[in-house]
Amino acid sequence: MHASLTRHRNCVSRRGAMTQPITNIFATVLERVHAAGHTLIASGVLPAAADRSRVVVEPPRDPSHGDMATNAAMVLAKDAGRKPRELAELLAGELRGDPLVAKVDVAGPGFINLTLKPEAWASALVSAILSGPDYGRSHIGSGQSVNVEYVSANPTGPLHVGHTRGAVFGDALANLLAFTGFAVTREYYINDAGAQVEVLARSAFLRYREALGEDIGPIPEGLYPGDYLKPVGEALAAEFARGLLDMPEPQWLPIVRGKAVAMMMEAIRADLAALNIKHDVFFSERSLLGDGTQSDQVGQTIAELRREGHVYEGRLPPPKGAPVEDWEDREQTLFRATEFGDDIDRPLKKSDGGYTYFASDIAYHKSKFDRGFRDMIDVWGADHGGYVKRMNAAVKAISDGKAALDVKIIQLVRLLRAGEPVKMSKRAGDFITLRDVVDEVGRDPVRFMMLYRKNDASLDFDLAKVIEQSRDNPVFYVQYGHARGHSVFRNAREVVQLPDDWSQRARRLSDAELARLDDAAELALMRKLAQFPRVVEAAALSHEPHRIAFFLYELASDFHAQWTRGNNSPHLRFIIQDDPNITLARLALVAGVVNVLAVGLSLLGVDAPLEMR
RNA sequence: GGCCCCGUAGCUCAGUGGAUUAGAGCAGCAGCCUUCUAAGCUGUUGGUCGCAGGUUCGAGUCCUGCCGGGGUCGCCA
Repeated sequence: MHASLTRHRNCVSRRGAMTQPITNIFATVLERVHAAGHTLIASGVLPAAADRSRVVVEPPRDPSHGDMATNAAMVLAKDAGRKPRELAELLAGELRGDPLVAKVDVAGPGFINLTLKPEAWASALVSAILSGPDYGRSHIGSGQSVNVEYVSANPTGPLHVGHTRGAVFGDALANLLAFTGFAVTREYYINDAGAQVEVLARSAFLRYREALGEDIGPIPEGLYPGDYLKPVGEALAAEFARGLLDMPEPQWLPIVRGKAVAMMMEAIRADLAALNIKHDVFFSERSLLGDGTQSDQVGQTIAELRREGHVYEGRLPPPKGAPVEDWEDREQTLFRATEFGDDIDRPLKKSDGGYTYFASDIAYHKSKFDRGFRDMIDVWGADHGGYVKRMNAAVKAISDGKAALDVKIIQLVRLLRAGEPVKMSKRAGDFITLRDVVDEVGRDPVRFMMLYRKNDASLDFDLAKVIEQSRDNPVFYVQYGHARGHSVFRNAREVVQLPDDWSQRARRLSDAELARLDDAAELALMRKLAQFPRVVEAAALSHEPHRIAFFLYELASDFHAQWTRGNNSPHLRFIIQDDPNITLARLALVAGVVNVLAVGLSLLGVDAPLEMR
């Protein structure tokens, strides 16, 4: 729906904001608070060196405290050498003259509670309409590069339902960061080295023999039994005929492995595409190991760390508690992770001489660093939680403390159907795939519900509930809010003529008499819309996309409630037959709601339907 | 046993990075409503924020210890 919208420039950097719509009213008021602080600096009340970084403006929990509250006086009291309430009165005096502000109160330990003039909220609403798809966009990322690595599932089979949550989370987080001014790279680390892909190759080789007509019988223990490897066998048979059969394993294995990994990655990309997920970079672990012409980056990284004293040959104490059967005390190559906050030093080489997965992963993160990323986010499954400390330690070591890594651990998804757990046989090869779930309930419920919980809390996903058309189902509830807004526009045609083009319609509505939006619930909706930009920023900076999902649910709830009030009290309806002016004003409010829902849903990667029939 | 995550209303969960009197949905209770698209609405009951200390003018939020649940624990990834 926004394809026809013209880009509306963010006006934050311009002077004279009163004539421009206010894009982020909280940021605007924070500026006013800072300005008041400057005035007090000029008059000698505050020292110029006062630390103002902790000053915040936020909506108070209790609406009776006004529209916004700032902690400025409490934070600055120490530097000023005055009591918080005394300083608050001085700041309040400055703020009382502000054209945006209707009322200033000092309360509690020194809060400054602000009530804004209706025009301020009207201005925020105009911005929410006119900015279109850019409403809430910010430059807080300052173009800084950030690498978001997610999914990174082993290329040994299709993605299963356990991968889905991390995939959606990473994608939505990347959307958010891009929207807030970061230069985002979406990356997938392919674990195409190591024992797992050798097992894959042997499994595929069996399917190759099968494709050539051989009866292979049951798949032996330890190999991948899934049918999804049959096409790999067939492709190998088509390409090489019987040519691989006479080769010794060391010769055919790399060939089969290459083919199998390539085909698995193709399948994984297709699965991700079903969720509208696209990575910018697929990074091969094998490419780090030095295949013929390439250099051994893992070895180089270890050597470099050794020169810096972070790697040594030594022994580890055996694990405490749970006994390890075949524990063998031996000298090995160790990364001094304890120097960077880990609990124990970590092995870099296996007893067979190969690198551990961790060693490759260090080199991989070194590659990210060398490619210019100072900001890295890894999205991992819950079973990798024990790995976080060592990776953080490694990133500190390879970047000399100059890079920041945030590992997001995604907790388990419990798959239910009408409240009953979906049974997944432990038998290998029998699991519910990402594709199964998307095919059954559709992309939007999957994406939305995977984000409707904090990443570090486990999540119940009910296949029956997520396609229900009821208030119990947040996906439907939010999407229907958007559809209902458009429905109001369609029904308004009898009363007011509006252009079909969204951009022209937005301009028309932004000229409405917004002062007529004086119902308490209407004002509350306007304030809610005004919060969206700060919610977006907070979600991006804290790497918590679920905040958007919750916000949209609240907004939809407020909107539906207002619609229902109109049902019961005709004078509160959005469309008033004999009063085009108030209809226009209320349609402006609807447009704000519709736009925020559309922008928010697009950040989550969920469609915003125009109607739901 | 070590480490990580979680513990907030009967249930499922938020809680804006320490702030004014802790919130929502569902369930319960009391009224009302039957549609500008199919979500009913309003009011209300219900909480020692797992427990105990500590830091702070101020803690659900930070620190320590304990209890309970889950995950994980060289040479899998």
